Amino acid sequence: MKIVTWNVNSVRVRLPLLEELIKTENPDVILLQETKCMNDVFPREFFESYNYHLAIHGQKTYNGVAIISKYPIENIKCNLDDESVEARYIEGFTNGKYVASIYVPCGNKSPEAYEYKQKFLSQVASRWDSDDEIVLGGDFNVAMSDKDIQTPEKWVGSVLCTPEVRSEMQKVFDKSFFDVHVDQFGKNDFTWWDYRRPNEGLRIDYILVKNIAGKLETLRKYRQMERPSDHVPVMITLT
DNA sequence: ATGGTAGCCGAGCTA
Repeated sequence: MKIVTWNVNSVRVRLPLLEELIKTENPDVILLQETKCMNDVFPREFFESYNYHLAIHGQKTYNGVAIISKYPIENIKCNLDDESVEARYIEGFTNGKYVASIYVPCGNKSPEAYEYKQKFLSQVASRWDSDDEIVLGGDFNVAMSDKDIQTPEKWVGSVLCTPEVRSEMQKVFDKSFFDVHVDQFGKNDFTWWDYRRPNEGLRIDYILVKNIAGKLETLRKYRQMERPSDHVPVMITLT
């Protein structure tokens, strides 16, 4: 079973690259972030033509998350609390596993946004106490270690790597979620570049697993293609 | 020290 997470920065613009991903990797599950469209204009037919089921949670212009699966998706839940106005979280049960597509707020636009980021991360941590097989994929907007930053000296004080957000993210790991990447690479393998800073990669996209093992890959070629996202897909092949 | 790009949508916000 292959599961991909990808912040596509507009699902409609990224359809050619998604088609390449589906044709070459044929993933069982695709977790999308920043789909940037309402549900009624989501390119549902495109995915259905490849025999996928969909669970989508859209928003106009910003955010938006989705679960795309070869298997039926049950127990679909959107948002981590009833007050959420931003579409940043969707979970479901598919092929015997719980999966979630998560887009953690960046938190750099205001002090309130930064507070919200920390609250959001703490809600992710407290969501999962069960002993089920769980895969959390998404853009967590946190670089846990300076090894996850190509030029750490240029990112000192950034909301992507403060002690506070690293501490909140650690609370997710403390719920028995395992960062497969650290074990298998342990060195630079970045997932996001600001379009304006192409030589300053960070690893802020994660696949976190609980009671599951697998082999992880960062699909770097999707950054070299026409009209790339600012993130590359991250894929796990379960073992 | 600043601004640099991309996507939303059709100016300015978010990242």
